[in-house]
Amino acid sequence: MALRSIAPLARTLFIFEAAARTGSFSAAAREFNVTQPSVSRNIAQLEAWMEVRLFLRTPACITLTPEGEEIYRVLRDSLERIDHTVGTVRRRAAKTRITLSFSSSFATQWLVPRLRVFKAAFPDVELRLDLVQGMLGQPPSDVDIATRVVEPDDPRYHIWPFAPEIIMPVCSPAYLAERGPLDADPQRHVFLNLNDEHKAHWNRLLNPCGGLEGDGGWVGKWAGKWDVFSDYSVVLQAAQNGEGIALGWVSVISRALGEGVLVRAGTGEIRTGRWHSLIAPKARPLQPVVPAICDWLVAVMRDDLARIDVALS
Amino acid sequence: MALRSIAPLARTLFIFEAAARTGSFSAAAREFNVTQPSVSRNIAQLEAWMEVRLFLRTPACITLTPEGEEIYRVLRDSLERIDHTVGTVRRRAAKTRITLSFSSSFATQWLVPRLRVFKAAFPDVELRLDLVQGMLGQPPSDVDIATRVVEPDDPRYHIWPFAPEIIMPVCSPAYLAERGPLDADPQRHVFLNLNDEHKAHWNRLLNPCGGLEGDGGWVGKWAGKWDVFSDYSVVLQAAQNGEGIALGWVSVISRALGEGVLVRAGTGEIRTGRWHSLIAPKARPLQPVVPAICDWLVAVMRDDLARIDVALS
DNA sequence: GCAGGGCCATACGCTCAGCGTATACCCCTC
DNA sequence: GAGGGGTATACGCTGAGCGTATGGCCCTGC
Repeated sequence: MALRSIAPLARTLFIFEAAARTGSFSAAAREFNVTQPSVSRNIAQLEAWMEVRLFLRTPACITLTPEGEEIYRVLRDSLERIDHTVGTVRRRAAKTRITLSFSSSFATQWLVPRLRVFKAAFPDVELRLDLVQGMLGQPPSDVDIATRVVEPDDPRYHIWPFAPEIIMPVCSPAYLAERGPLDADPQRHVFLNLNDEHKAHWNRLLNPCGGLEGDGGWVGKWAGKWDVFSDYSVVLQAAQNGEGIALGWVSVISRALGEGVLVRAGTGEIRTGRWHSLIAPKARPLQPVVPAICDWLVAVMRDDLARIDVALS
Repeated sequence: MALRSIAPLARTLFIFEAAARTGSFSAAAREFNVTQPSVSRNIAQLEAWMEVRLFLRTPACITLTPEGEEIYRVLRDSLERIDHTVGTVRRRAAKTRITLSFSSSFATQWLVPRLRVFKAAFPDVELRLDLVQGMLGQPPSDVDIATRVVEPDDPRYHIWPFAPEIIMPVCSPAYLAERGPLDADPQRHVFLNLNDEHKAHWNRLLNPCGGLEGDGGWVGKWAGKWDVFSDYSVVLQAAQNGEGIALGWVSVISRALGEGVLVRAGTGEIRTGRWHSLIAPKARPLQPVVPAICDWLVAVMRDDLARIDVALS
C-alpha cells in the first residue's frame, strides 16, 4: 500500500487532472486560482516522483504521454466519484440544516430554553439561528422558517398561525409583591422602555381613554421612573430581575408567564388583532421537515397559551 | 465541478481513509509519520468543510457516522484504484530504467561520448549510471549491467565477454612527436601513475626480463619524472593533454585510440589473459532489453578493437 | 482508590513547502 | 517586426501545517 507515499502529492493529482482535461497548464492554473508556474512545478514534481514523463511539452501545446493518458483516465473517474459522493453527502446534510429567522428576544425567551426538547423531537435536524434585533423586516431568502406578522393569505409564504399579538405589562413576582399592581399607585413603578413603538403601546395601556398631554410626553402622572434600553431581550431580562415593568408580547413571554418567571403587572392588555405567524418562503424549496417543525412549534405555543389562560380568538 | 474546492483538502482525504480503516487517529498518524494532533486537526478540518460529522469520538474509540461510512467507501475504492494505476505505471516505467555499474574512466572515455548513438539505438531506455572509482568490487544488487572481470562460468551472472584485458603505454600524438617513443630514450618521458597496481604493470612493461632493483623502486634508468594521480580518468585526461605516458586498458581507451586522441607510446603491452565482461546479476530479474543492450555494447567494442587492430585471442 | 497508559482535542510557537513575481525561451499571428 | 500566448526556472516571502505540551476522559491492574 503506497497510499501514504503519494499523499504529499495528493493535491497535485487534482491539478494534473485539470491540466490533462484542459490541455493547458495556464487553464489549470486559472481553475485553481494559482499561477501557471505553480502548475508547472506541481506537474514536474509528480513526474519526478513517478519517474515518468506524463506530458510532452511543446511551445504551442501540451499533450499527454501514453502513461499520462492512463493516469488521467483513472484520476478523472476516481476524482469524479469522490466529488460526487462528497457533494451528495454535503447536500443531504445541508437539507437537514434548518435556518430560523427569529427575533433575538423570542429566541432567548421562548426557544432556547426549549432547545433540548426540540432536539429530542428532531434529533436529525441542525438549527442555524439567524437572530434579528429591532424591527423584523422581510426574512432573508435562505431562511427556512421565520416568525413574522403577515396577512393570512400572503402568497409569498407557507403560513402557520402561531400566536395572537397581545401586549401586556409584566414584571417579576417579587417586583409585584413589593410594588403592587400597576393600577394601584403608578408613582411607585419603574417602566422599562425600548423605543417609540413601545411608547405608543405604553400610551394605549396607561391611558385607555386618551393620549398623554403634550409633545414632551411622559409627563404628569407617569413622569420620572423610565429606564430606556436598546434591546428588547434586555428589557425582558431586566423585568425578570425585578427592575420594573416591561411591555410583554405574549408570543415572546408565554413561556416565562407559564413558568412564573414573569407575571402580569396590571389588568390591561392590547389585542392588535394581528397574528404572529411561522412562515416559510415559497421562493425556497420547502424542506420536508419544515411543516413538522412548524406544527411542533405551534403545538407548544398552544400549550403555553392554554397554560396562561389566554384566549386565542 | 467542485474538484477544485476540495483540492486543498486532498491530502486530508488520504488521512481520513487511514483513520477510517484503522479506527484510530493515532494509528493513522503513525502510518503517515505525523503525530496524532495533526490527524485530529486534519479530520476536524474535513468535517468543518463538509459541515458533516464523520466520526463519533469517544474516549475509548472512534466510530464512523453513516456519512463517514459513505465517504470512506468511495475513498477506499477510489484511492486504491489510483494507487494501483500509479504503481503499475511506475513499475512499468522502472522496467525500462537500466542501471549501469561502470568504472568512471570507462564511462567517461568510452560510453559517454557514445550516449547519443546509444539513445538512438534504444530510444525508450533511460540510463542510470552508477560510477565506481578505484577498484571495481562486486556490483550492487540493483544494477542491471556492470563491467567486471569474472570467470566465464561464474554462476552469479549472465555474462557477455566484452574485451580482453590488454594494458599498453599510451600518450597523445603531440607528446609522441615531441618526445619520441618510449623505447628510444626513457629519460625524456613523464610517467603518469595511479597506484601500486599500476606500478606492478609499469614494472612488467618497462622490464620485461625482470623487476626493478631494490625496495626504493623507480630508481635508476626510470627514476624521476613520475606524476601521481588519484583518479584513473584524470590519468587518461592528462595523457590526452600531452602531460606524459599513461597505462591504457584497451577496454577503456579503445575509442580514444580509434579516434587518434591517444596513440601507443611503445611496442610493449600486457595481455593478462583475463576478459572484461558485461555482467547482469542473476539475482535480479533480467529486463528484456538487457541482452540487446549488451549485444550492442559488445558489437561496438568489437568494431573498436578491429579499428585499432587488436587481435581478440 | 490510585497510578499508569492510551486516546482524542486544543493552544502555542516554529519553519519550510508552496506560492507569486520576474524572466527567459519558443511559437504563432498579423 | 511587434504582440500575444504558452511552459520552465530562479528568487524571495509567508502562512499552512507541523510538533510539542497539556488537558480531559476512559480503561486496566494493583
